[in-house]
Amino acid sequence: MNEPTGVTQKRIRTPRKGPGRPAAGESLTPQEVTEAALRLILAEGEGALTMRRLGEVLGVRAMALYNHFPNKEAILDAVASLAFASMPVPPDKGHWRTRIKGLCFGIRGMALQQPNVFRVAMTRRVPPEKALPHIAAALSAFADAGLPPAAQAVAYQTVRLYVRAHCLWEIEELGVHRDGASAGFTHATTDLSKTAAAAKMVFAPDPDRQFEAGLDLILRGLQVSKER
Amino acid sequence: MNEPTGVTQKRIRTPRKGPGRPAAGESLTPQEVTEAALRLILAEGEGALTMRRLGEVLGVRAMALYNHFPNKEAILDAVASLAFASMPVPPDKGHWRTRIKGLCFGIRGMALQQPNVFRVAMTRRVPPEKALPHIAAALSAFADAGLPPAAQAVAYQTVRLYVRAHCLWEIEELGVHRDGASAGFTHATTDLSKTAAAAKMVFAPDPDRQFEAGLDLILRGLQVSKER
DNA sequence: ACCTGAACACCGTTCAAGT
DNA sequence: ACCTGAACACCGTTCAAGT
Repeated sequence: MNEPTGVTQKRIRTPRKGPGRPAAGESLTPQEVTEAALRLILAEGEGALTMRRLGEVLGVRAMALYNHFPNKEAILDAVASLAFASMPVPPDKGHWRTRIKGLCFGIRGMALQQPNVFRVAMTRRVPPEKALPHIAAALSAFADAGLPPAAQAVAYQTVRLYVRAHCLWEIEELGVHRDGASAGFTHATTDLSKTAAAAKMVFAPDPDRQFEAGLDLILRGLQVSKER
Repeated sequence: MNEPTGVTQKRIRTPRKGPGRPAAGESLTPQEVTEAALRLILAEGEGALTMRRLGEVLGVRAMALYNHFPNKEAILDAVASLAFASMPVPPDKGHWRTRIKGLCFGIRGMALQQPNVFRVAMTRRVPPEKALPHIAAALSAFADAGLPPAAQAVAYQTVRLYVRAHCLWEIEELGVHRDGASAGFTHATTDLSKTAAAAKMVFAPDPDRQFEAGLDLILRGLQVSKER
């Protein structure tokens, strides 16, 4: 799992002395650094991102990176912002419910496709305006659902927190509950008499089913407020 | 923030040669190691837990710890399990709704009181049977609410994921939105015409209010299923 | 302005040695 | 069985030096 992969090709920094940009175009840019860091994380996870390794990918010594970022933290923040910007935002068309669900499923799609990048994006503190397209889309849908402003804000936060937690849980726990799942359950000394069937499902969860069912549960609560 | 605190007193390992336990009682136990690690994290955060530092607290060299744990990961897992065990589980009395809310507020209370420990407990993968008391209490309440088993399981997972995400968000973001909050909002080029009031709340959230309102939103959805 | 080499102060962990 | 000392292979980062 730690073997070198194709992503690590040490692109020797070409002097590219063409008459492009005077001399500033020749050196590293923050964008290049950020994108290289994202590719590294995408392929091998956050643990693979070290200053020396990132420098190697860019054909430069580790210390050169400090000309463009104050420290490693700042690079990770930039990666998180970049990842955030790449999250899909479905169009503002259709029923509010399908718009919200489309938004959530799009985010989960990215989580499942790029778990390492998603983890970084969700784990780090990103300037709130980076999420503005998502916020606007969600609030607009909740407004169309007939919710007053305060309820819109609560609905957004609740759905956002749920989606984030579900996705992190799913990509972290993936493939863990293979068979050891029922062990804790059968040994249970706690009283589960009334709830044995439900407990079995809790110990062997179906992420696909849970994601949508949990989302529907939350949205159902909104429907109630709306109808009042 | 990294200054030495009172917790770090280097307790010189007393030979305690009394007629207590034969000779096994003289050496370190996994419990001692785990508890010392928890105290260190409680006071100074996960970043302060290094093998050398932990050894110092226990009056021993770092390498001695490897006689009781295979590696640092295992120590952190033990801390997470210990923290999990210390989470409050309210009695199975009263209306299902107040029981669920009591459970959730108890967890949030620990998150706010011991954020560093809570973060470790929530971040690491803990054997599911460690949460069994909480699972049993929650499922029992949802059963009393009249939910069928599948809905009990979904309700549990949804509430669990929401509470976890809210608490991690709250302890991470605490004190961040002091004034820079409205900046991203006022600069917004995205269309927020219909949702300006809600957006303002999103950018300056009230954690207390959000926690309970989000929880109520989810539980309201349950009420609907029940009444069907 | 941008990059390099050497060095510093750390890590977790291995290993051989002590009792 | 349990602990120690020295060492290894890493980290992020500082600093003086090169161009």
